[in-house]
Amino acid sequence: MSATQLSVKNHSKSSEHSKVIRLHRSAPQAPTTGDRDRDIFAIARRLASDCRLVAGGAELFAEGERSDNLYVVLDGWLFLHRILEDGRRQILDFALPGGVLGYRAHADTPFSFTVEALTDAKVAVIPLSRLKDLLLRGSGCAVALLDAAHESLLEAFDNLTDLGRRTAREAVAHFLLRMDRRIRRTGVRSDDAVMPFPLTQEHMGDALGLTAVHVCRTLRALRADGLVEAGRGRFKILDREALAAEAGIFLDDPYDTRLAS
Amino acid sequence: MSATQLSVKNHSKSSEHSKVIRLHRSAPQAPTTGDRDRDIFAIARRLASDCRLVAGGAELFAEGERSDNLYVVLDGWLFLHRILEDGRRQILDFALPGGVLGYRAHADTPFSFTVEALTDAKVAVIPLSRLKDLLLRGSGCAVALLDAAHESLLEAFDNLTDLGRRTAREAVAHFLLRMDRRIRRTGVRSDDAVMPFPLTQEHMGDALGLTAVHVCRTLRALRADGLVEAGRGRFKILDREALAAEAGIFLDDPYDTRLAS
DNA sequence: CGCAACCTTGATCTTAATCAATCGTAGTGG
DNA sequence: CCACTACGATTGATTAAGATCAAGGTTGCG
Repeated sequence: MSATQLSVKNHSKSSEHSKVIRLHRSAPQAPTTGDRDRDIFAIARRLASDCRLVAGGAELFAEGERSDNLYVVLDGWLFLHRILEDGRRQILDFALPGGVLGYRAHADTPFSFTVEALTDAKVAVIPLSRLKDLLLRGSGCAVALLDAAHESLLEAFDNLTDLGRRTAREAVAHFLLRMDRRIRRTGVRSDDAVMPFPLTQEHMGDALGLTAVHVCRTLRALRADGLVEAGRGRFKILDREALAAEAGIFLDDPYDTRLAS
Repeated sequence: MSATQLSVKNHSKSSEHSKVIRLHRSAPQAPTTGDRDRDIFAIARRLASDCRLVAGGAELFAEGERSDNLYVVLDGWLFLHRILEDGRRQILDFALPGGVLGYRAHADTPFSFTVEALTDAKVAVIPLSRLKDLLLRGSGCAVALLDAAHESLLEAFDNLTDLGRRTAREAVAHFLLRMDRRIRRTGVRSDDAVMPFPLTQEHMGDALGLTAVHVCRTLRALRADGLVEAGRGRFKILDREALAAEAGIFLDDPYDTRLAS
């Protein structure tokens, strides 16, 4: 009996349809410029066998599954998570366009986490075998993937610090700063307006090791203090300096410059 | 003023001496067999400019520092951590022989965490520039590094789950299983005897987001239930099955086979 | 022998979880 | 167009897991 079947909360609400379409040459557009080989979108375009559309709420792949593929997010938001037997869920990371998902040393190693789409999403499907060929032959591709992997690792380290050693208020503040930065980095700009933010408070809670109820109270407090605007799938940081101070970091600290911009 | 200077607890107790010695050809021995290119020790041997000895308690590098190097652990234990302004410490991961530390996309990006040696340790020093050359030319090296990066990521994900969604008892049980597996994997075997385990309860607490006091109580309980023997730099799992059950995983679950071995 | 780390244990306090409604809003179908 | 439904956000009351504070107790080493 699988862990998922035993789960108490059912986190996969919506219909599980996800389409696979053959790629016509040039299907995924390159959202940003790049040094050809070093650009993850260029690599995806070159190596992809398919392009897959995943409806919001549907799974790209699930813990325990095996597959010969790895994926590059072209569009949309997804999240990585694990669900314990009794239904507790830990969100491990969020994936935005440019994110690389599902790398494994061997194709027969099962995935150790589930990836679910937060919004309708589009991902390039890359056969591991094809990738390994390219890596052995050598190209900037190795560097791009290594960079992506380490970016994920740093994100995980930030998350670890939030979970282990920050209070709910500090963690939520830090989380919002991180998400804000990632959104702006992907170039999904919406200027100085509030930005699309498809997470529910339950998603935030499951990412930060809190309950949705407590996230709600924490956000209310941050809102009351005039630090953020939040609600209904959008949020806006009103006072970045002050929010960073709440998170316990200093934006101008030469030692922690990562969230500065 | 750096974060480290403001820290309340000083975690770097011992003398900070760390020696750099020129490598004579063949200095680091290869602890395990490998497919030349794919073996991280072989790569370290080939690319290392130096071999550095770090005394237990000394730092290999610190958050905020810049360096052109990345490191491969040849011998000993180290740990990655961050310290918040008020002294709270989060341990991000432990590094055993074969571990890769300090990769960054650009040599001018400062380290975002500190690495301190837990025991006297020996690390190969690899210039990032030399590595990038090799990656562009292509070799199994890329695959080995990518695999190492993803292993770290999975370790971080496990840690994340412990911190966010497991109780102290579950987290400690899971942590011990993971460390046990990693120790056995590195081949630092000591047969069926108790194995060397240089972590203090404070290290465990800082890795799991708990206080040392609570780790102590939790270990006492696990000991009382006959699941582990622990103390004084050693520990032994007495009942792997039962400990896994405490951790909320099933060793024979096809979906979670990672700790079975 | 005598620190200095670590580990233990007890008492008390806090943060966040849990339990339990209520409300608002966006769909949905009649 | 409007009741109906469902999911998400809110708010309050209570509980519990783990933190904090405060002593001792061990072990090992100079």
